Amino acid sequence: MPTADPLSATLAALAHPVRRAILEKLAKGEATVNTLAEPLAMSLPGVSKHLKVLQKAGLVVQGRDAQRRPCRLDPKRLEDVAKWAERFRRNWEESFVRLDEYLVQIAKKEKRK
Amino acid sequence: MPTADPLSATLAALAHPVRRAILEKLAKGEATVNTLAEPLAMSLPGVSKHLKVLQKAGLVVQGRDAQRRPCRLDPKRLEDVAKWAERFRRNWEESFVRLDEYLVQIAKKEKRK
DNA sequence: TGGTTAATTAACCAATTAGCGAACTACCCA
DNA sequence: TGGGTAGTTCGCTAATTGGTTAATTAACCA
Repeated sequence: MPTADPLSATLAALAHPVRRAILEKLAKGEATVNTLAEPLAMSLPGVSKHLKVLQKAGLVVQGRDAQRRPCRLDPKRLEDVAKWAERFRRNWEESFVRLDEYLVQIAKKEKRK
Repeated sequence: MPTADPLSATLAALAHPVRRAILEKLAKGEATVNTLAEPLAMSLPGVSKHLKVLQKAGLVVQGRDAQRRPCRLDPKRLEDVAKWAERFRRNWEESFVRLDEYLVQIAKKEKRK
């Protein structure tokens, strides 16, 4: 994470299957760190680290309940990703429209000859 | 990229501002490596490396035209990302619906008392 | 053939990531 | 007070990333 801009941090956080698995589980509701770690074939400190990455990216917030640190999802950054992808797709399609128009023009010119 | 599953590779590739800048430029049409490098405040080999990452992720394909290697976008993997995000959002919203229903039930029970 | 252009590969470096076990902190309970 | 539970932090590794410059490949042109 060179510049640590939020979108890059979010995408980097999403680019790991374990972290996506954590998010998918959290999509079904709050969970403690142990609960999240259970199905994950990984040490607890490992999960803790992944959670920290997710928190820094703003994808997860962690509360307090005695010894427990219940985690839950924060959807804002995910929406940012969706928005970026959507904007991107739109730009890309626009450029295809332009290419289309261009090709149609060329075809017309050729026809006139 | 530990497991190198396609979605992880795609997200990792997107998680760098320079690579996203390259993609945005390619969304406007084909471009050579030099053209892509020009506005980027980076050495040519650096850009070449980023392009390799994008190719391995399947986001970019590179052709041949004499010495030039014209790059263009391949949208399939981006669609995969959009699909994942969409599915995720849907799951997440569903779980909120369930929570809602649950809370409504609780409220009804309380009322009956 | 020799020079120029376009791009990649090689070799290197500093920083980061992902994982581990061991140690530590914080809280509850008896 | 002491023991158990829930998590985090602390070194420590090995591998990867992101960048550089120098060298190399590949194609065109005169």
